[in-house]
Amino acid sequence: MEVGNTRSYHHGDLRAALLSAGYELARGGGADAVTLRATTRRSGVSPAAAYRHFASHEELQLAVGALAMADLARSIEAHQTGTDDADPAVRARQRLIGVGDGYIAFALDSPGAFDIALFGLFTMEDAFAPESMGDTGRTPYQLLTDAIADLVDLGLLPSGQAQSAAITCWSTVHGFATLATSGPLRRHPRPELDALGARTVRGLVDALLPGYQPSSLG
Amino acid sequence: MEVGNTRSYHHGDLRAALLSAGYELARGGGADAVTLRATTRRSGVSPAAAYRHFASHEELQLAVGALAMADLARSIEAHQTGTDDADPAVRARQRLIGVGDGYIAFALDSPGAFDIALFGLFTMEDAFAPESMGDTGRTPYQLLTDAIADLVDLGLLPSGQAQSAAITCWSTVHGFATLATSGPLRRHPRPELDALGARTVRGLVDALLPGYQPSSLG
DNA sequence: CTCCTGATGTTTACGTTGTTCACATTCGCT
DNA sequence: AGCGAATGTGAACAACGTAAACATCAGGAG
Repeated sequence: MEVGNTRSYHHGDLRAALLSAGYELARGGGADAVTLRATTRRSGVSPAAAYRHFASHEELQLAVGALAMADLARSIEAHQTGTDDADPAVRARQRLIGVGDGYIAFALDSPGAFDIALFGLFTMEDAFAPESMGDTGRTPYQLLTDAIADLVDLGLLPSGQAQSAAITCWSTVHGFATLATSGPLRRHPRPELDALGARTVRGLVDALLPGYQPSSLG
Repeated sequence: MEVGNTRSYHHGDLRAALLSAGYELARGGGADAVTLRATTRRSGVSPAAAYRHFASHEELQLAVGALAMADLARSIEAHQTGTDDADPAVRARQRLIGVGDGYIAFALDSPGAFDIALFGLFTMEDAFAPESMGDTGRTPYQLLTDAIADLVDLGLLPSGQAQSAAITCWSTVHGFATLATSGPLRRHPRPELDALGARTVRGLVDALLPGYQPSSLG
C-alpha cells in the first residue's frame, strides 16, 4: 500500500488525512467548522468515506480534539522549560505556573484548536488518552496533577488537598481561557489578556501555597 | 389585538411565545436544542414566522439566553438572602460567596438553561442587558461587581484590584460550573459536586481576603 | 498466477436544518 | 371604508449527518 497516493481509488491513509484536514478546519473556526462533509471534501473523498474510519461525526470531532489536546500539552511543556532553579520548591512552583501559562497561551494563540480540544467536554478517561499526550508522554491533566504531586511531596501542600486543588486550578485557568477566548473578554487587546492571565495564574498559585512568595491576588 | 389567540392567522404575541418555547427546549437539551424549526413548531407556527421577530437563528438563541441569564441572577439573589450579620464585613463576604454559590447551583440545577445563558458567549454589553436582570434589577455580572465594590468600600480589598478580582472570581466559578456541567466532572455525584463547589468558592474568597476567616483552599 | 474475500471508497437517497422570497392575511390608522 | 404596514404561510434551496447498495482494490489461499 502506497501511503499518500491520492490518484488511486483507495486513499492510503484516509484516517490520518481526515484528522489533519479536520484539525486545519478547527484552527480556522473551532469545533463547529469540523463538518463531516467539509473534512471529507478537503481530503478529496466522498462524505460517506469517513464512516469507514469514524462511527459518527462526533467521533471524528473527538479524535481531532485529541490531537488539539496533545498540542495543548506541548504548549504547557514549552512554558515549563527553564525551571532550573536550585531550590526544588521554586522549581515545583514554576512548573505549576507553567501549566496555567501554557494553558492560557494555547487558548489565546489557537482559539479554534482550544475550542475543539475541550469540545463536548471529554470524560475523565480521555484525560489520560495516549493521543492527547505531549512530547513528554503526558496529557495536560497529567501535567497538572504531576505538578501538584510534586508540591505535596515537598510538603508545600497537604496531601488531602491534592484533588480539590487540581480541580480549583483547572477551573480557574479553564474559566479564564473560556472568558478570554469566546466570552466577554474576547475583544480585549491581547497584551492586556496576557497580563490578566499571568496575574490570575500567579494569584491562584499564591493562594494555594500561602506564605510562599506571596503577590496580590486579583 | 387578542393576546394568546392561537386560532387566528396572527398569533398575538409570537415573540414571547417563541422565547418561552425556546426556553423550554433549552432546559431539556441546552443551546443546541433551541432549533429555529423546533421552536416555531412548538409555537404552532411556520419556521419563517420567526424571522418577523428575530433576524436569525442565533439572535433567537441569544434572546433565550438572556432569559436564562435573568434566572441565573435570581439564583444568585436567592443565595444572597440571609446575609443579615451585624458585621458589614461579614455581610459583604457572604454576598460575594452567594454569587459563587448561586452561579454554581444554577449550573448544576439547570444545566440546559446555564448552557444557553452563556451561549456564544455574550459580549461585555450583554452583561448589563435589562433582559438579564433578576428581581433586584441587576444582572449576574452586576451582582458580582456590586459585591466586590462593597469589599473595596469596606477597605477589605484594594480598589486597584477590583477589576482583576472580578475576572478571577468569574473565571474560577465559571470554570468549575463548566467542568461540572459538561466537563470531566459531569458524572460525579451531585452532593460531591456541591461540596467541591462550596470549597472552591470559599477558598477563592479566602484567597481574595487574606487573613479573614481563612479556611483551606483546595 | 488466479481467484476470492474483506477492506475501503462512491453514489444515491432521505430527513433535518437555516434561510429567502413571493404571497396571504390581518391590524390599525386615516 | 379602505389602505398600508405588520405579521404569518408555502415552497424552495443549499448544506448537513447518515444509511444502503454498489464499485474498486489489496492481499492471502489454492
